[in-house]
Amino acid sequence: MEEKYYPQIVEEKWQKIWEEKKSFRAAENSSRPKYYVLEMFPYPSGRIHMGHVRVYTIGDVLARFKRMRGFNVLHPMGWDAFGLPAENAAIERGIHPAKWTMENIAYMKEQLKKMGISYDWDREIATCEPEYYRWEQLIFIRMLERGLAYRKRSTVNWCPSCRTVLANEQVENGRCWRCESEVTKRDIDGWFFKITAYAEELLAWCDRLTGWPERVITMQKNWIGRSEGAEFDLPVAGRPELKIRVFTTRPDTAFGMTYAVLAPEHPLVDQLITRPEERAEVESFRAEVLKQSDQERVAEDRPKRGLRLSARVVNPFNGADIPLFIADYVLMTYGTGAIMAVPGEDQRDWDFAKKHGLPIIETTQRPADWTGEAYPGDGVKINSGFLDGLTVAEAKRRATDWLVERRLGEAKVNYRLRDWGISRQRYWGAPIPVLYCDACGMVPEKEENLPVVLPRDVQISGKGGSPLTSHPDFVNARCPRCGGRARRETDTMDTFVESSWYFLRYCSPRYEGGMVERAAADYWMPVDQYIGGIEHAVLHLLYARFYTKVLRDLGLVQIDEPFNALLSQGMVIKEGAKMSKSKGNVVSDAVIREKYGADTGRLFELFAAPPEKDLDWSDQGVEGGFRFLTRLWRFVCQHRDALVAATPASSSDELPADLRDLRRLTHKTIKKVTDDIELRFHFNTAIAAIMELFNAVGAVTRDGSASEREMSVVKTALEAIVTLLYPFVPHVTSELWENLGHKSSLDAVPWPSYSAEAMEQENLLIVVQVDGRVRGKITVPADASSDYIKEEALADPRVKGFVAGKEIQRIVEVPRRLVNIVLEG
RNA sequence: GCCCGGAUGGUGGAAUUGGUAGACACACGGGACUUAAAAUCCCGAGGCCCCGGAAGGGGCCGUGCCGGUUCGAGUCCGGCUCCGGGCACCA
Repeated sequence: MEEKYYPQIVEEKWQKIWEEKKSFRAAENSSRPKYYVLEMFPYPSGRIHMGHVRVYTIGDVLARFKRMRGFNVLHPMGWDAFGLPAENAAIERGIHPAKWTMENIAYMKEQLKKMGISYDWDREIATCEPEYYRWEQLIFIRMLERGLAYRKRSTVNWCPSCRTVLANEQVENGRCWRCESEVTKRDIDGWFFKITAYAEELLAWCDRLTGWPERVITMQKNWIGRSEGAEFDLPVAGRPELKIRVFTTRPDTAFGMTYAVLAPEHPLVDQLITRPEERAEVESFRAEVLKQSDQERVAEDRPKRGLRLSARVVNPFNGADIPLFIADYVLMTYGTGAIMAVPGEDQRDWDFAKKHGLPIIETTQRPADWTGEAYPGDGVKINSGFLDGLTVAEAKRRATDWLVERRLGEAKVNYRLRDWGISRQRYWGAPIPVLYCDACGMVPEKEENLPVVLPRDVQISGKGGSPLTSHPDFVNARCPRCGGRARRETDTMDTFVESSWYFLRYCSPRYEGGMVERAAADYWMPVDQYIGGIEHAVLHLLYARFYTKVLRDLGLVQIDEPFNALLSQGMVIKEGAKMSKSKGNVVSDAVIREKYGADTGRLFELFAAPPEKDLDWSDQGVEGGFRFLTRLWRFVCQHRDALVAATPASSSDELPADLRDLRRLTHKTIKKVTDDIELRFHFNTAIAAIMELFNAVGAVTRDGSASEREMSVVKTALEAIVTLLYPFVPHVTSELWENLGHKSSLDAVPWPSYSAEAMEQENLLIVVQVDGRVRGKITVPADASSDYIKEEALADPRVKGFVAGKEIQRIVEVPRRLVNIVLEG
């Protein structure tokens, strides 16, 4: 054993051993319980840096820990390989997206191996392979058959920079989630997945995902945005054939309706125009509203603009004839695109009514101290006909019943969630397997013709539009139904479709009979622990949940939800900003490995903060981690012969106090580290506890002349340290373990257990408080009686000083911890 | 505006169920080793104040702010401030 710790030599050695032995291969035939741990797979964008490494390290700790705990662990890795950056690279550097992607994958795979992440590489997948996306195409066809995939013309979010459609989920503050360009609107034909059909189930299951962070659940719930209310018709005055359907969450306020509003783009607007000059007014107003981006339309404190139409409507509740407007604050994309306006109880309506001089009727009794304008709260109904005197909740029910009885409307639930637009006008994605036949119209590709392979020989110019449209061999095809001329769909699928099921493919990555081999999926799924960044709280996680439910309904899997537990890890921060290539503050993994080794890099990231918190990069912190590993190395090196020769201590009998203490601390540390990893993912405190134990070992052996008896206790402690550290720093611990004379490698060693006997305290330290302030500490035998402890506490000289001359009111005792002497007054 | 987090030494963080606040580390200071430096090892340390020649001993304050509950509050309750994140004309 080298005197000096050369991490690079050690790491290379063990990585080679793991690879040759295929130490991390997972198989379904095991008597052990399964554990599926998964980190969100990366987009192969180039190279990983220390900011990326964190999530893989966290997953690796769990994978290695669970293996030692006797689980059959599945810990796979793959590549989210389709996507825009590959195309952009192609445009910028003239390299084919496939080549660029594959080279990045090869490089990043090497990086992950060098960080010692224990993946079963036999299960590696890349989503750009036809063997992968063919199943996605098959499912697309199944979804098409069930109406879960459909085509429609719609106003979509368009990123002018990426030149493609974006799903609602991919628009952040009016900007593209990937390139941050301002998103505009466009009318376009495209493919949608009917995620709204699962809105209710997705929402209901939120409360059953107990292993998920609260904030992610909240974000998903908000995104689904369920609201309960009623829908009903407002007849147009004097036009019995025309009715305007409105949605409201407050049917109880209907008597306060003093006008109604349509979204400017509402299809009924044209029919409501009666005067010739009105058409021009409407068109100019509409044009003005629609030319604004959503960003502008939702700008803060924006005045609500509207145009009064000549048509009027009737409030069915009281027969009132009220004015009708089109206004920008009513959106076509929510509810029915039309509202009843109740300025008394809705602030937006209040603002609009004030501006247009419309009457305001209060229908809810305001609290005496109410100083606001519109009152949205609870109270007794007033000015509301048959609803008067009811509470808001009662009045909602009564008003809805009233509508239903007269066949004017119904109870209705609305969602903010929109269907998922999956069409992308890009090349580097999975082709959508449909054709357009001159005779038959839209026809899905025959299943036996799948996959529809993305052609490689394309010209990527960057001039806009998908290069597929100018690839005749791809576009021109035969109709699968009639054999006539047909044109292939040139849109590709959103890459979030691939990431919606990759975790299933890992269960049977080479299976050729379908998307997943049923038995394998039944065995491994759901993922027991999923780990990834908070940025996917809505997008990927919602899509994956939806897709899993679709696959369940198609009979492919049995599970309802894909991820049992979710850990949202924090970002790696350097110089006040997220570590990223674009910010120019990345720390290279290669530099860290050269200088300190992969183990040190891992140790630092695990020790500096708990996983869910942001982590501040600190070069000195890394240095500290390296020092710790070096100290450990040197210790084993110096005491190696004595340690190998020693017999581990099996009992505390006949040990002097300091060795009993060390043995006790050893077992307590095992317990703490086990609990910290298993129950809380608090790797930082687990590592801190191990450091404490090592410091205690150092204290026992400080004088350098350890006796045989000392060595046996030290050996137990040290072997515990090495074993407990293995999930965090697997290379150096494997090497130390071998040097401690063990034949079997550490990754096959069971996790250490702790014994109650060893943890038993013979003495207890009891804190003595007087009136809640610490005034003394006493050491008593563990089995000391309550009376004895109180007696001792009162005998403490310092305590005596505080108690002297005062009357003791009572003494509070917390067993094994403290006594509090409460004085009078 | 609404919803969810968070605020603890010079720094990252610890305190798991209301029971010794500051574990573990970083940075810092002192010492040992060295011709010297690096490395290593040892020691110290929340702030203010008091007693003592010194070693040491003691008091008060202290977990963003104000108040409350409790024998006892970083932890629970009420009211704020600031920071971070999410959603936002959603009817």
